[in-house]
Amino acid sequence: MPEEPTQAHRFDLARKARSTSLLEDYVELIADLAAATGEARATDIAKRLGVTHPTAIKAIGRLKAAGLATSRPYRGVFLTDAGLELAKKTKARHRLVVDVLIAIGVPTESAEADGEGIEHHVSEATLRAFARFMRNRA
Amino acid sequence: MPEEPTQAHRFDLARKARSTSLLEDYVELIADLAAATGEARATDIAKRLGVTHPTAIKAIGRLKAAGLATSRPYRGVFLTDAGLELAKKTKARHRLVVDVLIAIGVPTESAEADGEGIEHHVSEATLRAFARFMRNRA
DNA sequence: ACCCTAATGTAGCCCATGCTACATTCGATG
DNA sequence: CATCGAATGTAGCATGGGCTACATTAGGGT
Ligand SMILES: [Mn+2]
Ligand SMILES: [Mn+2]
Ligand SMILES: [Mn+2]
Ligand SMILES: [Mn+2]
Repeated sequence: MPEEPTQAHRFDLARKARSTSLLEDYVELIADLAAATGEARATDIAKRLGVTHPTAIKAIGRLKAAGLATSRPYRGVFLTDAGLELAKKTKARHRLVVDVLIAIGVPTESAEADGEGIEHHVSEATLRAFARFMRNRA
Repeated sequence: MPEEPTQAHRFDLARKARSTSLLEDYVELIADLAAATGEARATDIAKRLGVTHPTAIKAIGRLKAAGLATSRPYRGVFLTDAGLELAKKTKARHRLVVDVLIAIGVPTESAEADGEGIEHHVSEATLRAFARFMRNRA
């Protein structure tokens, strides 16, 4: 499958990105909580995301199925190596996306809010261009 | 409900944007097909989106339920005034988003591909900043 | 030690968004 | 004008991602 620049192909990429965006947000958040408070509890994850705890627990189940996290009954959630890797990438991308938006002139809160969704649709190539843009500006 | 800049609120906005992105893509595409070929047929919509026709037909049903389109058995799909309005807004936003990406230095095909997902997360405030950015550049 | 509260887990529901398989209808062409 | 292929529609299934309601467990304070 070489890259086929058809509209259908682009929509397909957008659909894939949409389906992974939740997992990305979860691992990023879990890494943040682990770094800040030492552990990531389901309730805190749910609170931060603004969802109920069963929703968070179900999503954590999907994380585990995807090999991104582990957890045992009544204990916190822990990222696997793959999960940590993804969290690191996702966090760096998040930062760069928000920084670019702000550099362009987007109000801070809009940049933070929109960036939360935009980040998941930023490909490697686009990310490289963003980095270049930030480097080459006055 | 004034805007509350909590992380939960931002995630909520991102979830809402994700849930409307499909409808936006459909109305935009239907408007394109109507303009280009005079009518928007379910099969052509499905082909362009890269989904099967039952998927497209079901989505068209949701468009109708949302008051964005009309259709009668074995005839094409037509946008309502609300649908046309949304299509216009969406198309303009799509263009501006891709243009900004390209202006920043993102390769054309990446801008087109990523823009297909990014556009749905660009708020009014961010869009205004994008317009300003394009206006004020060398 | 006990008990109460908060955290966790489970069950069961809903809707969106995808699919395959099959049924129906339209319309172009012989 | 009969037929056949393409378009349309329907049925039924799966998964993701949200919810409420209820059950269970862990652990800190008395
Ligand atoms: Mn996000
Ligand atoms: Mn993020
Ligand atoms: Mn799109
Ligand atoms: Mn678009």
